[in-house]
Amino acid sequence: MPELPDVEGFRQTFARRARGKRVTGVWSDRSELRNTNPTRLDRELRDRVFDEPRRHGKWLICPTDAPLVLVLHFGMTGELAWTSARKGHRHDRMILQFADGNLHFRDMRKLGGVWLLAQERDLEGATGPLGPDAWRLQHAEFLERLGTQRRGAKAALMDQSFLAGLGNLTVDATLWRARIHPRRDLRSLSPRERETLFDAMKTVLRDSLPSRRVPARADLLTLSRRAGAQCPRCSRILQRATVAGRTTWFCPHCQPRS
DNA sequence: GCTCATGTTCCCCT
DNA sequence: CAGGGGAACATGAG
Repeated sequence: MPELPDVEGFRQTFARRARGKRVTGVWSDRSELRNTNPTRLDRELRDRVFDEPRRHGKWLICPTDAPLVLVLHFGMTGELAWTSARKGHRHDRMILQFADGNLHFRDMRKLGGVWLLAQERDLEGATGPLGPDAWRLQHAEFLERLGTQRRGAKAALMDQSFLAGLGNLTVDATLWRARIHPRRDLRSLSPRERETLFDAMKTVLRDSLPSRRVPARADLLTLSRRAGAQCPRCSRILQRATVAGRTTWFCPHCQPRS
């Protein structure tokens, strides 16, 4: 699930359920604790009050009333759930306990992670280098960053240090909307195609954000990732390929290689 | 049984 | 050095 729109949903959940509240305890197993352990996580977070959480790309950053910052990444199957029962779900990796309920960090495949930072300045050490957030990115900066790229369109858009937040589904939907082949070298894009690419990315994100998930129900292409699926625009059979290491669906007619 | 899955990282090759 | 391919991580769904 988690790409930018999903994590934005998790941010809203965290803000609604945890912001301004005091932690009464923390349960965790150690499977996804990257720089701490269950004992320390509970000791350090207990009695802290969460501040306003923020999102950068697929990262959720949760400051507290101390310099301490909780950082969450959801991998491919992570999610947040609010319950009144303290009893854990089988995929719970961490439970933040409050007086009025519990916020569960779940992650079936354990590809996500939990970091506890002593202070904000340690953030990049956890996230690694991140480009600007894809949703907040301004048009001018997008064009500026594109200008320096000399690699395939999909590889660049998937690179979190180039733009933060886009994932496999979002990138396929974006390139389909923009009618750009996933292997097109970015250097070959015309000024008009660059404009179209920016608009397509914003449209895909805007359509997905209200439903807080990818794929958005309104998004036709992301619903068609299976053999024999047709292009929603021209009805030709979509093609499957591996691009930048990921399964990629595109329309060979609408998205020509050159 | 087999293949594939929304992410990231690391190693190897060009 | 930059970029791409492939494997690995762990677990479930079809």
